[in-house]
Amino acid sequence: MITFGSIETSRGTTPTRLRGLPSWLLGQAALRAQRLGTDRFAAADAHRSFYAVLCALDEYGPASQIELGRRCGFDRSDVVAIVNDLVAGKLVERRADPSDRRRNIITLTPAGRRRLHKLDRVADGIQDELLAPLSVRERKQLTSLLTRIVDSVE
Amino acid sequence: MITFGSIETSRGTTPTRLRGLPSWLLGQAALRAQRLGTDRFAAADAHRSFYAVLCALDEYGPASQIELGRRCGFDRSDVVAIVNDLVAGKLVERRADPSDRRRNIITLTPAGRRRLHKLDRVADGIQDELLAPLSVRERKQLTSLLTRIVDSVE
DNA sequence: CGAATTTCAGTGGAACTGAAATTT
DNA sequence: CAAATTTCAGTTACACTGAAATTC
Repeated sequence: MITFGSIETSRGTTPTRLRGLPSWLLGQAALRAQRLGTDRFAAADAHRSFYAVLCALDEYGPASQIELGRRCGFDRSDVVAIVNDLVAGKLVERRADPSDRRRNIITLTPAGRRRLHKLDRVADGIQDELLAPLSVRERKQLTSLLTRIVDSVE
Repeated sequence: MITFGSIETSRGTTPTRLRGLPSWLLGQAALRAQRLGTDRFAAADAHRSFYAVLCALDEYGPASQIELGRRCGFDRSDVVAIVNDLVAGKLVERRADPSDRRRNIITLTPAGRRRLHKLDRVADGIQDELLAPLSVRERKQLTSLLTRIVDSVE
């Protein structure tokens, strides 16, 4: 329990009402995860969004941009920029779908697949640091609880 | 309707590698919490940041802006704008600290305290909807796990 | 025709930076 | 003098919107 009222430290004492709010805790934890991810992927000359799109292509094969957006949770218009970057790095190819020329077909290149395998390790490192205070069992619990929240929306 | 490749469902199937990443799950769950919070507080003519600052003032009494920022996790420069809004709504008062005129002292008004009590209920409603898929016991587990992650950073 | 896809230009909220002004 | 606080102006990453162009 917490003793307040007696000694007022001028340090950052977060209000207990905020600290008890899962919505607030989620925001704080996600902020930490985001900063970690941004830094680690940048150090690997990549980006969090690159990893998401490369994963989608690797797991489900060539896809249109709008499909990539649905799978990764990105807006259609942000996918344009992400794919532009991936094409510039020769990690994917963008070509018109011959059977429906409204669409582009985005394909993982061999270099893209190799890059993805390196980024898998970067992603693992991020989880390790993020979840350092938790046991393996607790990490699984957290993953399960978060999955249920995320799935409840769709 | 598309018949693409072989077994391809055109549905938004999130890559399993992403779905297994706590960092990704945290981002998705926090996004949902943020949208819920923004909407609910807006419907109460308020803002998430208002609630945080009012909580800090209620729990720890009058404080300088930089203290409010430390306690709520806001940048010093964002606190300026938040306090501007709260002053305009007569929920707090801003006056110079007579003992150190570099500082402002921000004080909760009676109207601010009444408003805070209404916002407490808004915050509770947000948690109820966010955590709807979880049992009471699971909500406590989640809160505990997130707290340990958040505390591990400071 | 309406609907789907890509693309661009731009908006809005949030975290953050740099620097000036004031005061200790 | 250096350091702390407030304030403003601006930046960046990110989710998102609106509309044009193309194609089905």
